[in-house]
Amino acid sequence: MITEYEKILKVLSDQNRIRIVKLLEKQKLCVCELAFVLAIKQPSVSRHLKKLKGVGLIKEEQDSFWTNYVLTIKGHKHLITLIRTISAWLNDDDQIKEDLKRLRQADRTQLCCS
Amino acid sequence: MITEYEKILKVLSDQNRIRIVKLLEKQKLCVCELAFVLAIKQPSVSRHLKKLKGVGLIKEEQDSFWTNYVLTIKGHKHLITLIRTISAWLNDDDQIKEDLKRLRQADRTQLCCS
DNA sequence: CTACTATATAGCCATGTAGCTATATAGGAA
DNA sequence: TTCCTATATAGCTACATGGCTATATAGTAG
Repeated sequence: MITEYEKILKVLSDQNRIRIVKLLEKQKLCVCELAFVLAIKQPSVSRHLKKLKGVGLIKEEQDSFWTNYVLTIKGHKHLITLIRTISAWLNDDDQIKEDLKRLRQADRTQLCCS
Repeated sequence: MITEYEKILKVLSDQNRIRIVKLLEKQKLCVCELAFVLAIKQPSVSRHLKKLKGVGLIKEEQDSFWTNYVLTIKGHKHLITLIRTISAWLNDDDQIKEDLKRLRQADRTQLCCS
């Protein structure tokens, strides 16, 4: 129990991963879109997504060419409360707000093939 | 804001540190008592305490020979909610329960001077 | 099938951290 | 002052992690 707690908190204690969570809260996204918004390379995004998936926070959905990542808050009640708290905490954060703005410019048909 | 968030979560995403928090929730404790319960060396405890203090979760109180560490949940409301959630999450954890049991055997006048 | 493209993985490097031992510091007792 | 003891710090080692580039994989289109 405390081991699972530790694992989950380690996953959540990274700026880029929590930015991903906040973006996926808005809508499902593919790897390239996330890489564009976060301004990091695609393999780095893939690794972050793998960790988020490892603790059951997201899942993937194939959409022809793209793999969409989707939030799945399906853990026990403490985990759900935790995520809600964190989400509310960061709602007013400048970086997060900028990410959401930048997300509107993201067009997967343009971004990918890098 | 997201930077502070990251810093706090990194501090909280360590088993031994969260065990310390749960112990201090019960009562104020000195370094030796914590070292005894956690079964790690005193300098390691000191460093954990420094990190917890660095994010404002605990403070120290001099008590003649000993330095007591005390919980000070004095952050903003999201942080307080976070700590409460984590605390509730781990209430039923075996390790935590064992720590509290072991705490009852801790006598600072016997433990220190190691 | 082949060609193409989105994503995953491998491997490298730099950095951070948790444990430890040894030692320094600080504050109480005499 | 000197002695003593609780705690802090320095410095070490081993390990984890996050970024990157290069390459492998998988799934779609033709």
